Amino acid sequence: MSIPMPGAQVRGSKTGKPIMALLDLLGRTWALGIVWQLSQGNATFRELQQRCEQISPSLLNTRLKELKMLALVESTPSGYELTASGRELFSIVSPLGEWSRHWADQIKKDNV
Amino acid sequence: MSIPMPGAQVRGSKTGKPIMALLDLLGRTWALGIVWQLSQGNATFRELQQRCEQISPSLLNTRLKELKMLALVESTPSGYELTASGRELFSIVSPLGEWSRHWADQIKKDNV
DNA sequence: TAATACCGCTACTAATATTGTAGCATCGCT
DNA sequence: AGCGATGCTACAATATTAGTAGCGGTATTA
Repeated sequence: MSIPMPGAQVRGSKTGKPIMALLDLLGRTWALGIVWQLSQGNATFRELQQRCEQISPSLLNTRLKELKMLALVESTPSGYELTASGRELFSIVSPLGEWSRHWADQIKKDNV
Repeated sequence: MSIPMPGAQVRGSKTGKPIMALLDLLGRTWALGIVWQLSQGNATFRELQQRCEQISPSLLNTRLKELKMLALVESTPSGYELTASGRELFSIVSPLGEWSRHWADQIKKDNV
């Protein structure tokens, strides 16, 4: 799958708008999950694999390549870590953690 | 694909944590895109298809079913619209629009 | 120096998801 | 009755993800 570079055509959008590239990227399995896990601390490849509940190494590596290319993650001698941009992205989406719990309660109520 | 109900096992996670269900949902093609488009105003099925740049009707329908089941979207006589929860979700992710433009600039600079 | 134990990562197949096209059933209008 | 639009389904082709095995490298220990 090609990397959703802002400015280029991406899956589902020909406009080249950055938001569409971002939505394409985040709409790939485990992309946000990886960012989420790395926000909890740097990790080596195998550590990250475990935190992501045994994601397959082929997919993990594919996603890491994309995230590195898009400057959200970088690999250092001590493992993978979020870049400044990656941390910004996380800070935007992090409220989802708490919101998702309210949302879950709401759905439970609805189904009673 | 089964619907990522909070509390149940979802793709990539057995813990049942709401955030994992949410990340599974948002990690499906077009899920966030549909929410994004509906935030710009209600739309009928075919209007929505057009706004999403010709997403296939089968996928659109699949996603809409999931989003309805998870109480983020509802269908009304005048078309599809976000629920209160759907609007909350959008309000959390909406800063991504502006952030993605800065991010795109950053990537451009890096590649010079 | 050889055995052991990790590491990052690749290769490959099977399973699953998405795309793309055609078209059905239903509705309101003339 | 005939037309055009709608929501949506069916199905085959294609693309993505999951799952498993294991290679080549480095550090550690015996």
